[in-house]
Amino acid sequence: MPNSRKSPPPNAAIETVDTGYLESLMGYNARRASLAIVEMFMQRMAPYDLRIVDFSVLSLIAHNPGVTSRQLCATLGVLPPNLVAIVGALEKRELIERRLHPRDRRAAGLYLSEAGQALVQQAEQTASALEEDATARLTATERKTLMRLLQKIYR
Amino acid sequence: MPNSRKSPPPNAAIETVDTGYLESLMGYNARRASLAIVEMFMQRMAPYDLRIVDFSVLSLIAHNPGVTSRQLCATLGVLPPNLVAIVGALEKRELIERRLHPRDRRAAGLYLSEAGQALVQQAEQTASALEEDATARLTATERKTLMRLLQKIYR
DNA sequence: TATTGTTATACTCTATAACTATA
DNA sequence: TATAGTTATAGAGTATAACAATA
Repeated sequence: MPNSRKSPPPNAAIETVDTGYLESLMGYNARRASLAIVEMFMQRMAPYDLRIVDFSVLSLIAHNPGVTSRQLCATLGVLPPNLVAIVGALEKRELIERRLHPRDRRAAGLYLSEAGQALVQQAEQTASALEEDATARLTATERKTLMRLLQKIYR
Repeated sequence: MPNSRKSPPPNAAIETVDTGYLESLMGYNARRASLAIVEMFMQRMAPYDLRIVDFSVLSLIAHNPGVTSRQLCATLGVLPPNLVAIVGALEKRELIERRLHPRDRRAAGLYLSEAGQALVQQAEQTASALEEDATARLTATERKTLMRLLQKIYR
């Protein structure tokens, strides 16, 4: 703690801000790393006019055709009232469509349109390419280790 | 991809949502881990009536007495208009005080009051205790490794 | 009685433009 | 001319309450 150790006189100016303590906290580092990747992600998805939540919804529908809104909410941690506009906008763009649910007439099964499938294929390819760029300073082994340790945190 | 491999018939129901693809993305894992820790952090700081940004500001002032608002903005990635209310509220709670800056009469040096110092000491102790709980499933070595790899991502 | 999807709404967070006092 | 701090304001993200249709 360079700045506090010296016990500076009153009204002294700080030249460079000491962030040592915050950097010792896992939460600070996880948040900074997450924000860095999220920022890259948003930039690369902008050409497709997709936010992260839009990408997540489309990708989940691609891998789970017939999934319901409620299931998407539970999976992504989005509250039902907030998913309405998200799904609605994707439907208006004709990237997804609602079909009758086989067992529950309250719910709708969500499916990708052909345009939606084409877009998801491109977007997932972009996301996978981003993986390598975001972890460019990591070796392949380090990348695997980081994934494993992150999952140990939240699972 | 269990659900899509089987090429389900139209209008089939999804029992469990396959999140395998999203979980293969570093951004998804970093965000999930970050949110998990942030959630714990918010809960433990609630008794002190501190949000994460409040804790960060107080801790930075503690370790950098005389730091300016502008320096806090640059360090934390908060835009100047948004820091005004944050600093203003901490000042109103008499946790911090502004003093004349020695070299720039536009700026103010920020300092902790005695109450602020007492609160930061408690809050940092809580934060450090949280570190161990948040990474309870990691060994000491894994924790160090995770910190190092996260910093490699954003630095 | 509980759940799915929805509307309306409020609150927080983040972002931009423009101003003042000083450098 | 540029910078520190500020005000006002707009937009995005996130939250709760309440409702209709169906389970």
